[in-house]
Amino acid sequence: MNNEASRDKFKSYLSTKGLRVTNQRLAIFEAAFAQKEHFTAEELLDFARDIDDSVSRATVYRTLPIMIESSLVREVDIGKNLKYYLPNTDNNTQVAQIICTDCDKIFEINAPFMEWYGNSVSTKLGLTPVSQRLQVNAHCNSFRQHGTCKNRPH
Amino acid sequence: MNNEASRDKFKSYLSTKGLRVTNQRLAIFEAAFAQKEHFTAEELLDFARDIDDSVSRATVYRTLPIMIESSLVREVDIGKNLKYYLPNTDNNTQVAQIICTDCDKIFEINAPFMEWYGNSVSTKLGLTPVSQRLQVNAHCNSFRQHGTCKNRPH
DNA sequence: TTCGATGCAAACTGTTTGCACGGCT
DNA sequence: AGCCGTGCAAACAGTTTGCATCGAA
Repeated sequence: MNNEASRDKFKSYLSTKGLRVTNQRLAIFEAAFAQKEHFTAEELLDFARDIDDSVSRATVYRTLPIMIESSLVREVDIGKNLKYYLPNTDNNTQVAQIICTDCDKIFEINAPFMEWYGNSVSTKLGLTPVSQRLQVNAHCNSFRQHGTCKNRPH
Repeated sequence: MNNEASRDKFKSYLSTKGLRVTNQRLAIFEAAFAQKEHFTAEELLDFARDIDDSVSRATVYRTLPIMIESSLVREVDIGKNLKYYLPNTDNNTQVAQIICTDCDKIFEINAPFMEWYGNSVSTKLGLTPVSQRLQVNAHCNSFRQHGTCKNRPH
């Protein structure tokens, strides 16, 4: 799904929910979808303000749940009291995150094999799986060998 | 490993690190190991104060990392801006968490095959896995059928 | 015109820290 | 005696919220 399709999806999601299509919401959307890497709420505020400097922090925090609810953005919690976000270009929910503990970079890779696992484990407990995530904390090999991480800090 | 063995391990860990065995630290340890379910830092403070009412919030927060570092307690982050803790009676680090989104209860189950996932996924990226967690968000069947969750809220 | 959306700043939650006092070793 | 550990309260970070105003439909 490209950006224009995503933008349309966002607008129609807003309309369907009786929410208004405002410049601020659009600026936040554009800012999010211009990102190639994970970003924080605060970073999103900065990016959005580059597009429309009237965007406030509150609106960013009020818009993020809308974009998450509409599956346009995914939320990634790596256990750091700080949430990361990522535009959800494909609609994939079976994703594993590998976090480099040296540079904090988050890699994502498809993990379709995860699905059967979640199902088998949940049904044992009388639960219906909704989503699942595999998170791996790992050391960067280049860091251990050369004392530096080839990936820039987040 | 039973509680006495764990207590010994805690005491010797403190000694080895040149840390002091104080009443407050012991009270916090006892409080943690009396729990059968996951608990929060705030709950641990209450429990510890029942044992020694001189325990302060600061000491709880300063003791938790020690217990985690010594593998006596595991930290569980379910993406709720709130961390849960659990006495680590067996020494198992390959655990999957299944979180009921209706009642917030956390189930844990062994997932020994997780290790393979983490390895296969990390090596593709030139990383060496350190730790990993699999988290499944699921709906409680009884909630969906009867409008109530048989498990009490956390 | 109407009522949802916004910006601002204050409130809030969980956690961390500076400081002077207290108590292990 | 020395110095680590402690309680207290203030600080802190990220996020949420109340309120008066703004603006999309």
